[in-house]
Amino acid sequence: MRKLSELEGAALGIIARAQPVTPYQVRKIFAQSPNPHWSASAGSIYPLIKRLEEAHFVSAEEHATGERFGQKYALTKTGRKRLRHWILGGDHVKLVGLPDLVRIRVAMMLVLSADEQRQFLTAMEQKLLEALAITRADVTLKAAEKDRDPLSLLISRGALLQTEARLVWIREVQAVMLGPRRPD
Amino acid sequence: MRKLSELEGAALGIIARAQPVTPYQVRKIFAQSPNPHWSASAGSIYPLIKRLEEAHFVSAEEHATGERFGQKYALTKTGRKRLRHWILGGDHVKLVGLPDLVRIRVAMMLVLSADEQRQFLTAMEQKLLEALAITRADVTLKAAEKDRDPLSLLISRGALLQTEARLVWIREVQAVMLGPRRPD
DNA sequence: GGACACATGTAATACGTTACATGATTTT
DNA sequence: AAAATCATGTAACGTATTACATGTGTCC
Repeated sequence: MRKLSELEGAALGIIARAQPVTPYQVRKIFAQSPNPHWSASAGSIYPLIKRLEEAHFVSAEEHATGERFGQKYALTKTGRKRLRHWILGGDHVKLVGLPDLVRIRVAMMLVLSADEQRQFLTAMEQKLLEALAITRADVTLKAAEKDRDPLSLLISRGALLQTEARLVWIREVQAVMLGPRRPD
Repeated sequence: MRKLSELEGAALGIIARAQPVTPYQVRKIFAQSPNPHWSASAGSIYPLIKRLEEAHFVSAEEHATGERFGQKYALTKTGRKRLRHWILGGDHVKLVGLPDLVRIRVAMMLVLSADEQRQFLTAMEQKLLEALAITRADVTLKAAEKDRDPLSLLISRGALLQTEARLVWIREVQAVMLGPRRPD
């Protein structure tokens, strides 16, 4: 296998933490993550895990629940090695540059009418507020069990700090673009 | 054309601002953007613009410089409409959730040895500092011409706020994961 | 006039998405 | 028993990436 894609690396990391897992569980973990940016559909996960298995990064183990049979996958040693290499060996310049779908739309906001601009910015502020609430809840949840899992708390904290920054920013945009003073 | 991809929308936005432009110029603008997250290679841009043209979102105009002939593209009315719709009509939940390639790697940091963890976090902090410097320079640059183009300044400000937040966070991670006090 | 960047593509490849299909388990 | 959800896939499709190919303008 040439090079792990972002989704493959993420999946491998999930398997590493939750092993042994079924593909379906991996899918669930993707879906349940706060702010999911992958669809993590069946069409992506099952072939992906099959690829990982063919590359001997994960190994399957039969598991049966009643009549159903399925595979539970666990990380192999080479898989672990490969995961370490994936984390450390990425192009660091690409890692720090992140695509903000909101920002890119704000950047081309001038094609919108004044009303549309206001509408868009308000909607974005609203969604960021919702995301903020979700992330805050997640942080307090993770904080409760931080002794067992300090890293999960940190990850949630990261999402929180970013969402806060984006909210501050979108309001800055509102202030400048919609006029500094706007009495309703 | 079914639905604009993220790259297509971005390209259309660039064309909207800089029209009339050649595909090569679009490519340059992508590449020169601070923190580029798309390769914006020839293999993506040329077919992309051809698609946009076939969908009548952009129209070509012959332009000649010496012996060379090429196309300069400009937004059509339907293209402008489509761009507006693309900005406003995206799935707002997906827009606010952004994939942070650093955070996802930090999340699976436990497969690393203590030394590797330190190495990785230090490298990330370093790269974020570099990104911060670049973004700061960009902000001051855009601030100088903010009267002509207030939006560009805001976009740079957005990148700055995010980078700052990520830097604060990575240091939080360092403090927790590498021990609260670490005398060298 | 040779080297190098400019400018425009094409080909092979791979990956993720949506949509579809199917059987098992649980719920009502 | 019907309906809904769980769980595991497959097929078609589109799009971005890397690598390659080719000719033009400019620099020394």
